[in-house]
Amino acid sequence: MCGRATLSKSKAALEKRFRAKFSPIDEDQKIVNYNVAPTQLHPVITNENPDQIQLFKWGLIPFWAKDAKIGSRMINSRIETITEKPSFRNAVKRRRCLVPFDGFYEWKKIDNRKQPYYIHLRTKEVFTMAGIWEKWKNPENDQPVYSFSVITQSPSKFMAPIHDRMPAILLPEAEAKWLDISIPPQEALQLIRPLEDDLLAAYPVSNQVNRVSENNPELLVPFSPDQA
DNA sequence: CCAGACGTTGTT
DNA sequence: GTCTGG
DNA sequence: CCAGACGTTGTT
DNA sequence: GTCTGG
Repeated sequence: MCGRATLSKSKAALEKRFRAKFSPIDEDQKIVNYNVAPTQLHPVITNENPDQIQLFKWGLIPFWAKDAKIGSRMINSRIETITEKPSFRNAVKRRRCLVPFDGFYEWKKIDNRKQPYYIHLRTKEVFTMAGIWEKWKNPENDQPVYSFSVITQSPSKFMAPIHDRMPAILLPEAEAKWLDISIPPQEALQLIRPLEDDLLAAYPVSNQVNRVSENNPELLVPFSPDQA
C-alpha cells in the first residue's frame, strides 16, 4: 500500500513539470517534505483545475461524512473495487487528480520486525500517483475541505519482495488522460498498470521515518544493519 | 420500514 | 447520498 | 503508513 | 484491540 512518501522538489520545479501554477493563497506554504503522511496537506493537480497546483488533505473525506476523521481511513483506494465502493465511485467518475511525489516508503516484514524501504525512480525525477479527490463541507463552520486518496494495485515484480501492494504510478504520457473525465472510469483505470521493473530503485532506510515528526533529508540515507 | 456502514492493510 | 442487513 | 492514546472528576 | 492524529 502507500502511506508515506517524499516530495523534495521546489515549487518552481513542480510548476515547470506540470505547466501549472501554485495558487497565490499557498504562497507561504512549504511543500518540500521528506515524510509526507496521511492527513497532511500535499500538492495535487485536479481535472477541475489542471492549470493549478493545489494543496489537498491526504485521506479522502466522502461528501456525506459527518466527521472529517473518517478521512484517515481513506488514504488508499483499491483499483479492483474503486468503481463500486460508495466512498469512491462518484469521485473516480468526476474527480480525478495527479499526486506528485519523488519517492515513497514501504515497510517490509522481516521476521518479527518491519524494515522501511525507500522506493524512487532510477532517474530520481518526480512522478505522479493516480488519485481521486473530494470536496467536503464541514458542518461545524460550513468551510469546504478538499481531500484525496491514492489508488493502489497489485505489486510489480520489482515491488513484490517488499510489499503486496503498490501505488498506481502513471507514466507521464498517461497523466493528461487520467485527468480527462470524458474518458469513463473503466477506460481511465486501464492507464494504471504495474510500472516497468527497470524504472524503479529501492533500498532500506532507518526506522526514523516511522515518526512523522522526523522530516529531513537524513531519512533518505541508506540504512545498513551493522550501524550502531 | 429503520439502522448502520461507507476503507485498507495486516494479522489471527 | 446510497446500499445492506435485519 | 506508524505512534500513541485509550477516562472522569475535580482542583490548580 | 481499536481508534485517532500526523
